[in-house]
Amino acid sequence: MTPRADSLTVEVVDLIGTVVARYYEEYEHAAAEHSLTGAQARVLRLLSLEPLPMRKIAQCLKCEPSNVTGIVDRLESRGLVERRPDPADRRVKLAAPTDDGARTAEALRTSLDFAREPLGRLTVAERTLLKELLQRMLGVAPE
Amino acid sequence: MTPRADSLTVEVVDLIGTVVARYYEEYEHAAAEHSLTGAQARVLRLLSLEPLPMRKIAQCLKCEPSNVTGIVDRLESRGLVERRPDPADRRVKLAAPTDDGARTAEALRTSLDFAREPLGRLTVAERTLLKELLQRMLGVAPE
DNA sequence: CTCGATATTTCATGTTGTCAAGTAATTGGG
DNA sequence: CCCAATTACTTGACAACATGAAATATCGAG
Repeated sequence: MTPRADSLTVEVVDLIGTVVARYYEEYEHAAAEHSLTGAQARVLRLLSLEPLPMRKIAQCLKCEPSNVTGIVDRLESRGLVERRPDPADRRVKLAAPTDDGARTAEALRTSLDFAREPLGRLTVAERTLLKELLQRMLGVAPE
Repeated sequence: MTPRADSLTVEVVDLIGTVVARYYEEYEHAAAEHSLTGAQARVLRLLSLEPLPMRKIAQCLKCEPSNVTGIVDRLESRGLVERRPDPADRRVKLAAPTDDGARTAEALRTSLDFAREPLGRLTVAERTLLKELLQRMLGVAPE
């Protein structure tokens, strides 16, 4: 039986809602500083980890592939991303960051200070505790 | 000196990112079940707590007032919200949920189980701890 | 080779968001 | 009282994001 609407759970949910709102806001702000929208920043970040086919990007973003076409179009027209053929399957186009895109992704990552500022209020022990609690909450294997 | 990119902080940030993604996804899903968009659900929820002038809604959503006009238009055309004059200031329009809107808001609140399910993995003691850590992180007075 | 499935794009459409301009009502200084 | 500045809201133009349906090209199995 999952916890009902007890006041403790409601309070925690509310706090998580606040965290979510603040995270989103700061993410959009950081993206805007590099003249990117949130969606563009998320795709660029994804591709900076590894070039991906369009279809895979859509899966990561949980949206329709046709939507990704437009986002990558805009990133490509700004020279941050390029489409490459997939040698193994000519239907597939791999989106990969250009050098400029990789630099932008790195700058974006660095400027995501939203995380450091609020976490700075916690001691190392507290951060460790928070990490463990979030892992358990998300059902992630601690190791 | 706020913590730098030490691996602990990076891990916690990553976990928070996961929480944010899951929260958003489930919020949109719950809204969609009531044929609402996320933005419409957020406004309806706000108004279910208290009728608000358009300007105030924009402040809560951190967007331009002109944007709120459209969102409230759509909610109004579906009979979930109505605009009332403010007796104290004839420039102001108060947006308030209709009976139908209030019922929808309540149903929406109930179906937001995203919070209960993951929190169910934590004991009461852990939830209390998580609450306190989030409060400290957000700089919220614990009481 | 042919047929069904897959990857991507294009198009139509709707929602969300911004900004600039316009209307209506309030407020405060002279 | 009166006028000017301010405030609240709406409108219109435009861009990004999102979906769904249809078109194109390629793949893979039989």
